[in-house]
Amino acid sequence: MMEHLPDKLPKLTKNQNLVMGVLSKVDHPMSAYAILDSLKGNGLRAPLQVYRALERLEMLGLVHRIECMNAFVACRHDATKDDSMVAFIICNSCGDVKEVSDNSVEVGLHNVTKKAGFILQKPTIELQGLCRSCR
Amino acid sequence: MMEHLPDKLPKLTKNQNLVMGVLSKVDHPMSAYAILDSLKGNGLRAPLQVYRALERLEMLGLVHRIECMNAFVACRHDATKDDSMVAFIICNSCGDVKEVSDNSVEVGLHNVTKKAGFILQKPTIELQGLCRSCR
DNA sequence: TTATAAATGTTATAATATTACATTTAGACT
DNA sequence: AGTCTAAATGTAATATTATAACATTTATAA
Repeated sequence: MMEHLPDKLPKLTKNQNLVMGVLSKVDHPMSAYAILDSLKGNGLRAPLQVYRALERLEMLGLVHRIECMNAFVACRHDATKDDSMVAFIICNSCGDVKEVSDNSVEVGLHNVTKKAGFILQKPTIELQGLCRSCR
Repeated sequence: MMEHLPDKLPKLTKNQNLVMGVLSKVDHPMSAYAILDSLKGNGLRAPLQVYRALERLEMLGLVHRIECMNAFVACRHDATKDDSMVAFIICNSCGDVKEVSDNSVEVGLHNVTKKAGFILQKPTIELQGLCRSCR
């Protein structure tokens, strides 16, 4: 709806697949350098190789960057089918990160941007606090 | 309401005042190092001096960190009177950054966090796109 | 005034991200 | 197949952002 993702995913390249593979296997965000470390055995040597793959994967909606952590996480919903806005709930205690999506948030942001005459391209919504088990 | 700010502001220290002074004079976010540069003439020498002041000013609600820019901006509303949630509208074309606040956003986030049984401590809402003049 | 917490000053270093440039690969089109 | 082009890759160097560790000074309040 607002992030103009491609309708169909193009085939991923070698490095894109490697990076996607790493992020898919874990349920938490990883730094670019942590991804690089875990791919040293696969021939990756330089940060840029990871950053470039991440950039592309983010454009495809397969990966999200968590700004407040300088880290990256695999998208957990089918971006080609459901292009709704995404927020992240980040537990300051256990470090758990969950992707959530709620229509009323979308409505709220629509109000705010409309009021300002603003065209929204990339929303960043990161909610830090205490998750159900930690509070 | 959710960011537990102090009711009354304590007196700022020397470095806190210097940093606050710089951020107050401009209307855009500045990196910690840009702040440092502009305070070299005032005796500041090390990044840490700026980062420490920023950390405190952020706790006091006088400064906000813009995560997607790794930069800091002076708060534009009276944080001791109006503790409502804050979002930032960031123009990708002209670089303009505006602080906005809207009750319906707050409602939306309340819904999302309630649904997840989550206690919100620090929301980060950064909306990148095109401002009225650039679109 | 003395105990204590906060703030400061300084050096070194860690962590994150990008620039620049050469080369290779994949797709689209004769 | 050959040719063109855009995208992706490989590599080294460097820029930018942030923190650790430690010594010292200042402000606050008991």
